[in-house]
Amino acid sequence: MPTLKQIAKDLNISVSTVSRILNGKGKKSRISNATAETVLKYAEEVGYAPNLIAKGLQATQTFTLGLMVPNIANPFFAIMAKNIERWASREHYSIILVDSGEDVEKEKIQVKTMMGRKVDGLIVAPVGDAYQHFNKIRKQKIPLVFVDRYFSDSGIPYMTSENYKGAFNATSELIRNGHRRISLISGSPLNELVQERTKGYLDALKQANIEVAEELIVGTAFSVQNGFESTKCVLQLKKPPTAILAMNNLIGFGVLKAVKELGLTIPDAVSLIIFDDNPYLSLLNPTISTVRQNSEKIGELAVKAILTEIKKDFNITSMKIPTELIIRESVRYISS
Amino acid sequence: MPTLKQIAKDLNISVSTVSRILNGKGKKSRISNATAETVLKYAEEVGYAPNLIAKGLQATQTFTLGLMVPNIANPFFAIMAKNIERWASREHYSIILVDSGEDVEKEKIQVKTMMGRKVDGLIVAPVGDAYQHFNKIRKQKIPLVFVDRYFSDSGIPYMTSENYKGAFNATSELIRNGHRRISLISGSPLNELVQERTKGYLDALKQANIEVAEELIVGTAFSVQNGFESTKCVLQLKKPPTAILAMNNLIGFGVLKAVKELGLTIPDAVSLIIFDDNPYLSLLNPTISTVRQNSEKIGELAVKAILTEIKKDFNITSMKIPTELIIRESVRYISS
DNA sequence: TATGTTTGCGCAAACGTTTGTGCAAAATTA
DNA sequence: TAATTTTGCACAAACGTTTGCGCAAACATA
Repeated sequence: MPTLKQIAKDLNISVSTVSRILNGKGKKSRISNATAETVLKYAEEVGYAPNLIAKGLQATQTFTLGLMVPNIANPFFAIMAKNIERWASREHYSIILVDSGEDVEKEKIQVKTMMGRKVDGLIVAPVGDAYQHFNKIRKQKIPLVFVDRYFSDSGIPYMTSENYKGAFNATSELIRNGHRRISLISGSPLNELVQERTKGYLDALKQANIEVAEELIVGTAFSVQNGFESTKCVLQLKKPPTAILAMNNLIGFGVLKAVKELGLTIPDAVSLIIFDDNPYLSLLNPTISTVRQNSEKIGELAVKAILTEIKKDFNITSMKIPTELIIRESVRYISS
Repeated sequence: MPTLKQIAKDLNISVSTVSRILNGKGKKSRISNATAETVLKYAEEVGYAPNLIAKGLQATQTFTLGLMVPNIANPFFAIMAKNIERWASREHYSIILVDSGEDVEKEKIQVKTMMGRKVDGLIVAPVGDAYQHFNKIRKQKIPLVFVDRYFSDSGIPYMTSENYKGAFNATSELIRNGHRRISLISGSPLNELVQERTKGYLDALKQANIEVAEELIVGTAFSVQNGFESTKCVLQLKKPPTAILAMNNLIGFGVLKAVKELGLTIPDAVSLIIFDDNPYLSLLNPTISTVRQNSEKIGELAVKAILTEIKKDFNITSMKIPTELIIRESVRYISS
């Protein structure tokens, strides 16, 4: 409610003087201690808080960061968001959150909104297979970084996991345990992230001289439902897989649900590794082996990169953050 | 990048005309179709997007809603946030997200920031035991609603679960199964939410003529660690409880972890009901009975209430959303 | 006393919008 | 043709900041 103008009026001095004092530029502008104190005291008294909207207009800097994720209810993104907010707020930045709901159209619309809101930077886990709508952002020199999913040929920097290695190691672990029919339940193949994980899976098979069985590579979405249905399909094949690699946590949950519903047990009927860890997975019986992603770190690095680009006009360099193969009890050794 | 001013200059007409046309007020202001079309076409061409900061300053309305939660990584709040964003974005509102991290000081600071950002409304799950810092918000007539946690004597409206009933029903279910030593593992007693759930627990005991055992009411925080440690304590009592009621999902997870680490099994060694459901709980062995809260609904109602207060200057009325007791396999019948 | 320097602060523009008001030109009417 | 109405648009203020510049008063120096 109280504005600079109001304070100035009440105290019978000019707006500029009040502004300078409240911004600690009193000395520099040779404002007398007497006036400074009066203003400071009065501002405190009426509880003055600067209008950040006006400030933003004036400074063409809003201390605002956009964050767009496909699904904030997915713990992977929620944890990332938490860390992003944490590091941003330390530097007095606020987060504008958008949940694109895996919907490219909403993503496109909200990109425009973000531009309209003049965010100082944008962190996005893009959905779909197109990134053209992000070009405007870059054209306007707004710092932008992808997290988790990315398009390397877009030239837009990204922070993601070592997807290839993670999938490769997980698959290798299954192979090491004697599995040769390993099903990959995948997300939408539109994104490079998926392609990389798939490649890791394929290369591990290749290295072990295992022929690829096309019917074992299934799935089209990062969703519980996809995991559920794909698992049912694949387990009812004439020659079902002896192991499954689930490409993310939602798919993994779907797998678990399907296996339970089919009355099967892990790892006797089928072995399982899930990409992306979850606390509950170490509570299950058996506990589930996973590829743990460091989503905290991804979030932290993303903000820090954005903030340094804002301050120093540095270019962000993409990074792949190591994953960790957590071996629990969901993989059975089988002799070939 | 392109502004009204720029467009006006390029087209050699005045800013006001451009503004009116782009806001669909061309007819009303008797702007000729010719000019209107030129402007519309040109605006499209250069990809004009209004500067919402400038708009916000002018209109003293930012189409922005603040959302403060104690922990966005907690699925309860994440799901709520998802729904809040969904309903808000449909009405062209953006969400400014703050994760207070259960820290009152951060909450206080961020309340100020929200005011500075001139949010049109504020949705908060408050932490701590004080609400005085929210009074400024109300004084400035900014619509405010609490979610989940609340202070009824503050006069600030809230959307929460039927906490009393939920706890009462859960406790009664345990009693119905023959339990008389039921431990309540609680969160910080500073909030009315906790008090209500505790009251539900106590009243259920009372109704069954069971004497309250003080040593069975433990815990001081909504955290995994608290659930974990409290469970260990309580299960090592000389006369341990035969059942546990965990006051939220994080505590519940801690309980499960502790029980597992102690090498005990549910429900043989101890029965369990958790306040707040989680998909994984129906995957565990045994599956865990819960009090399901409708966090989607809470979020939805909160935004809708805020939005109608913004538009119609209606006062929000507090609501308690029903919970559902989901009976699974974690409660054993014992004969007294 | 005249000149120069420092001190203390105000003026005004600018950021991008919206909107009430006013004014000229064109069209209509008498 | 003159008076009146309608059409089409521009001017300017306002929202709350920040900041370059300038001006007056006070003080110091010569």
